[in-house]
Amino acid sequence: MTVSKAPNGDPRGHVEPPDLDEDAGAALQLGELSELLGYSLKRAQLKVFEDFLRCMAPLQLTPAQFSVLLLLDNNPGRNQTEIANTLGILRPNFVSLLDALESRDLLTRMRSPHDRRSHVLMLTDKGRATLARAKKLVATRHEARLIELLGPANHKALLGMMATIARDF
Amino acid sequence: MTVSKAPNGDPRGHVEPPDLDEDAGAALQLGELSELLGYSLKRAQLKVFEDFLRCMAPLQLTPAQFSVLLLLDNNPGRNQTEIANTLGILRPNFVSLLDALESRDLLTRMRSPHDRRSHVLMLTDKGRATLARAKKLVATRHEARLIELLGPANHKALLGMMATIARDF
DNA sequence: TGTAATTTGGTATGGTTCATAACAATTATC
DNA sequence: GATAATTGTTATGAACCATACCAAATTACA
Repeated sequence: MTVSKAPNGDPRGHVEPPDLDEDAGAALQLGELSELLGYSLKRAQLKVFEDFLRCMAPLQLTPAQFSVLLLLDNNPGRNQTEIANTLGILRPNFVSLLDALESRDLLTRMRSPHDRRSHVLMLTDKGRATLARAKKLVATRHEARLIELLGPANHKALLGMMATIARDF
Repeated sequence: MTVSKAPNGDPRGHVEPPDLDEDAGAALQLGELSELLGYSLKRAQLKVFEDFLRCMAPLQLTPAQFSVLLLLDNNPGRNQTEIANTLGILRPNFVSLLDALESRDLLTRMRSPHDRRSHVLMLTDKGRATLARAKKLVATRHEARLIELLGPANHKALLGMMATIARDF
């Protein structure tokens, strides 16, 4: 049971707005919000993705697209379900993502001879070239700035903690 | 210029799928993806929000709704624009968010007597009571588990780094 | 003072992401 | 060989995000 700030009863009738705007232009108090990890986490994540998109603008790759290319390069010959699953993407939503990359000739879907239901995914030469350029952009412009901001040790510790949360929480 | 893995030319004709599925059921290699902060950040953030929703299920509050209640409690008498701005929510999208909370009688919009364009936002008694319960749930079930997982020192360091990225990156 | 510019809450709208159900083709199970 | 499960896919709707625009109110300023 919480008690109203109103000094006297005032049982659900006319209520006065508080404080005749004494602190009109003051910055708001985040309060406990700054101790809420989820909140800071989300805001930080948005900033990081924003910067990623900026750095990747010349190649026009979103974080999700980049992650697909990278994962394919490290795991050639996998099918859509396997790639989508390890990225946490639902199969139906993965289709249009692949369509976009395939229409740009960055990868190909190929029917597997062993299981004619599944599509084996492979990077094209153009896909590999684009991925190489993308990796350089990420390393030199994006990740480098993060490391500079946090310091190498903190950056590494941060990576570890994120992995821990993603895996064990 | 990247060179195809194919040993001989094969100038864009029929291409063989690789490896007759030798590593069929093996776990995929994340590769450089695990060094990409944005990737781990996003996956961790999703996990954290997921758990937040679970813990908050009895009160039916989303992270965004909780942040609004908390911010209002710490900054009574502010208008919609101010609250929305500090939360990074666009004014148009803030309207329906407030509608939902107001229809549950957790807060009220009140025309300001000083500027009759703006709505002064205030928690209702029910809003304050709900917020108090919500804070307890977050602290005891949600945040406590995170602290346990990471350790108090790491948890604190993590909060600091997230704030740094959100502010300075 | 009166008119233009700005601000506030709101509507409408479209884009992107995310989640579920269903389906045909193919493969696995028994 | 009938049934069940899997793969890629379509369709669809919810949730979230962004932009343009509007009326009412306030502010700026000529």
